[in-house]
Parts: sequence; C-alpha cells; structure tokens
Amino acid sequence: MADSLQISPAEWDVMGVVWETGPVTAADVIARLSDSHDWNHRTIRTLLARLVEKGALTYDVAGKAYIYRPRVTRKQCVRQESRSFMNKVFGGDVGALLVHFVQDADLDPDELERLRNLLAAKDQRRRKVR
Amino acid sequence: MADSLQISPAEWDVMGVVWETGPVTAADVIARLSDSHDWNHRTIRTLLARLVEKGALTYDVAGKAYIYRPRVTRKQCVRQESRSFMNKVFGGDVGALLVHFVQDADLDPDELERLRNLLAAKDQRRRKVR
DNA sequence: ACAACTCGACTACAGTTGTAGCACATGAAC
DNA sequence: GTTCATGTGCTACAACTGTAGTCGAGTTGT
Repeated sequence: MADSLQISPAEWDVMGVVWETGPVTAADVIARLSDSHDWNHRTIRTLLARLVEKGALTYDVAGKAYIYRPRVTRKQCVRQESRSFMNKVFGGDVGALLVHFVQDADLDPDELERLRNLLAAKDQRRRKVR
Repeated sequence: MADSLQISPAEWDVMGVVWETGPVTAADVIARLSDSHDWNHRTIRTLLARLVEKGALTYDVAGKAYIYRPRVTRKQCVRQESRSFMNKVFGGDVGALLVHFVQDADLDPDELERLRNLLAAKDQRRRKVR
C-alpha cells in the first residue's frame, strides 16, 4: 500500500470526521468540526484538499460538491503514527511505553479488567507457541 | 515551568544523547550519533542551537567549546509528547491506546508480568480510594 | 435571466523542521 | 606572530503546517 502517509494533527481531526461519518461533503466536515474547533471553513477545505493530495482521502463528484471518503483506514494510520511515536519517545521500547501510560492513566475498572484479560490472553498464546 | 516545548523527532535524538550522557560537548553528541545517523555535523550543531533557543538545553562555556546539559527532564518531555500523541491519535482515550499497543506489541514474559503487576496495583489503589 | 451564494482551485504567508554552508573568533602549532 | 583547525553564530532554503484570502464557475432564489 501507499504507506508512510504524513498526517498532521489538524489533518487528523479532519480524518477523524471522515472515518467516523463515512462519505461526507466538505460542508458536513465543517459542521462537525465547528463544535470542537474554531476554524474558518476555508481552513478545513484546505486540509481536505491536502489530504486528497497526500492520498489519504479521495472523492466523488456529486453535482457541484465533492463527497470525500478515506483511502486509508484509521487502523493503518494509527499503526504508523504509533510506531513513529514509540520510536521517537520510547526508543522503540513498547514495554516502557505501556508502563508510562498505565502509570499516567486514570483507568476505570472496566478498562483495567479488559487490559488484564488482554495480557492474560497474550501470555496464554505465548506459552502455547513456544 | 516553561512547558509546552515542541521537540521535533530529530531533536529528540539529540536530547536522547544529552539525557543519557549528561553534560556533553557538541563533538560528543556528534560522535554518539554518528553510528545511528548519517548527519552532517553541522546539522547536529544546528539542532543543539535550536534546542538551546527553545529552552530545552543550556550550556556552560568551557574554553572555546560549549558543554550542553538539559534544562528539562526526559520525563517532562515524555509526558508532554505522550499527551499530545494520545489526543491526536486516540482522541484522548488511554484505554484505547493501551489496547492498541498491547495487541500490537511483542512482549516478553517479564514485561507481561510487570504490566500485570502494575495493573493489579492500580486496581488495588482504586478499590482503596473509592 | 440576473444577483447572490457556494464550492473547489489557486495563492499567500509566517513558523517549524531537516539539512547544511559561510564567516569569524580563538586557541593551538610552529 | 602567522597559519590552521575547530567551534559557534548567522544565513539559507525547500517541504510541511496552520491559517486563510481571492477568483472563477456553477447553483439557486426571485
């Protein structure tokens, strides 16, 4: 895949809307973001155009407006950002990263439970494989 | 503190050396990074200067060279980067972040153990407090 | 049909980042 | 003392980002 997409923070917010909502017009995205951001609509249109240029979005023409949709999955992007973050800040050490976030986090009981189960499952698998 | 430092990826590598090594000259940093990076020494000097300008480093003059040392702790920076990463990519949801990294990670048994203990400790504390 | 409005295309502009070159000072070598 | 190497300061420059403005074409209200 055409990976190594570089999505800036502002662009992530725009992608967020497109991923959540599915195919949307610029007007939709602008409406969605107006609550959380104080962006001029032109700013958002610029971001959309840049994302198309970068290959993160594509669009269909419907009358005078475009209908944007993702060309990359959120998962792909999350994975990539996560990798580079982990390398930059934790020198690639996942363990250190996890410890940091667990300690820093204010997890509710359900989350704790879920994570414990995940870890247990990981452990199981490891035992079985080796 | 003068927080909200913006440290770029390349700058993180430089900071990494200074944090690890303690007070160092530019030549030291250059030597340390020559293994892992193919940077011109001028590039590293520029990065050092920018980090001083940003307030992440300071220096003492020793003869004709500078001896650089951190003005911010790694912990501070890790925390800040982590926050902004978490917000950007996981919409501030630590749980989701942890799940992602646990699933994506290839953790060795010791790490798993350590994390389980951490989670257990978290849970204990929660029960006690509430 | 004409004015008003909307949309995307193109343009702008300053700040950050990666990547380095040039100039000048100063201590070292001779 | 003059030359040379080394270190820092200043300069450069393109790509990426945040943040918009302008322009021309098409849509809609009247």
